[in-house]
Amino acid sequence: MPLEIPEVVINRLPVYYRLLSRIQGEGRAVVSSQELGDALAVTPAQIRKDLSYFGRFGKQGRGYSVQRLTEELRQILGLERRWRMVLVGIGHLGRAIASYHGFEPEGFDIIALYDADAEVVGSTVSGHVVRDASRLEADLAQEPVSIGVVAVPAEHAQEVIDMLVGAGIQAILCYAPRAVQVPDHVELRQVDPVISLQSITYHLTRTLEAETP
Amino acid sequence: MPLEIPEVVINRLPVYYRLLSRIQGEGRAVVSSQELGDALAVTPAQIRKDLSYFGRFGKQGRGYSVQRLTEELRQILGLERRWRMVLVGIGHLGRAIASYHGFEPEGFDIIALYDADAEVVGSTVSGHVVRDASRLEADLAQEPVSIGVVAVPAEHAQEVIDMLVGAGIQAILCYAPRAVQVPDHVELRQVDPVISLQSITYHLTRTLEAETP
DNA sequence: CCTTGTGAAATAGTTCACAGCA
DNA sequence: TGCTGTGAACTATTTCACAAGG
Repeated sequence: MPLEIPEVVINRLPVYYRLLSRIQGEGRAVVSSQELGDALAVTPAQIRKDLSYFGRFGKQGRGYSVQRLTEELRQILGLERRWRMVLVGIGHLGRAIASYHGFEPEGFDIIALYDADAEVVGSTVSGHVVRDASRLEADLAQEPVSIGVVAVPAEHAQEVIDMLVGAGIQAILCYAPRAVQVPDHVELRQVDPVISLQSITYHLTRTLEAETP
Repeated sequence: MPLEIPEVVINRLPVYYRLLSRIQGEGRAVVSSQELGDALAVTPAQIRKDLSYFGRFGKQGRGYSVQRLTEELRQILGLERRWRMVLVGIGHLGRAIASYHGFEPEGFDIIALYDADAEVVGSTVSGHVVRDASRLEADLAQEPVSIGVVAVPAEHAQEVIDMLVGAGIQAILCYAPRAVQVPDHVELRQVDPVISLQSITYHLTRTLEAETP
């Protein structure tokens, strides 16, 4: 396995994994890169090349064992264990995240909720008593957590992230709609539907223009 | 302006726009590509090159007028008008989306909610009476809407998308955690925090291994 | 015959480095 | 002097195309 695997490849692996999980649920035993590519609108060559960074999982003339490939991807992505997360910011968005049922079946557990607002601290949300954000550093020293989920307003996102980083967090999933900075050793992903919409409208604007000359 | 602007460039423009809006709110008049790059962790050359696809907005020796560049990006991205969206799927996730306050200030209006569940249809959510999903095609024929937001369970996402596409929708923002297919002329963006987490864990797994040899 | 795995070729995207202008 | 805009150089990523295996 080469040491430097392109980031763009790594970002596609979860997509493959998702699809394979579904195919496995449908009871299929074998799948070809062609079929995977058709379902994902990517070329079969890309899928084969991506997988080849990690090993030789297919059988010539047959394709890939769905079970085998799903397991390999679980292994590669580190999904054989559960991951603990803390959620900071228990407003509208934070509550929605806390009650989202998509994390747990995939191995991601929100183990504690934090907020800075005294009105919210102490209340119970999705079965957790909301803790004071000032306790973050002490709590994480006590029992480390890998991933911080940030759902505070944009204007507080950077300070909360600095706090999480100071407390030793290794990765951050940030829902706040703004650019934030983290040190190199911290993984950052942003979830921002408005950014997605704004690249959509770029295209829609031009489609509209083309139709109305 | 060249005809073929790389998709990757277009996807960065909303990020620049976000940052510039903030800088403008702070009252700054001028900003350099160096400063923008520092705030976004990209090279100044990349920002200059990206912008150069669309025009020459800067002043040598000075930088960019924040006001001018913000306006140019609004124009380029099609953000000078408001965009109408319909939301399909009024479960937990759909309700959170319906009540999310981040769309409206950026010019995105959810104008109608749809669900297939008779229990939900007719109820009022975030000020809208939920309509029956079977009315989608007729409603969109009556008053066209550009963007469909899909928040139904994974197993229904493809059929809902097919329905929206059949009704003439031009773009889809899909929150359902699965791969879906749309025709070439429809813009698709997926919002999927679990996919983001699964590329995070790839890296965390390796960081952990490196620390524990 | 079918489909993988993979070097090599082709494309795409990023960064450099500097002329040119305020 | 300081910073943009941009060809050219470089680097990354994708696709091709085919040998090899079942």
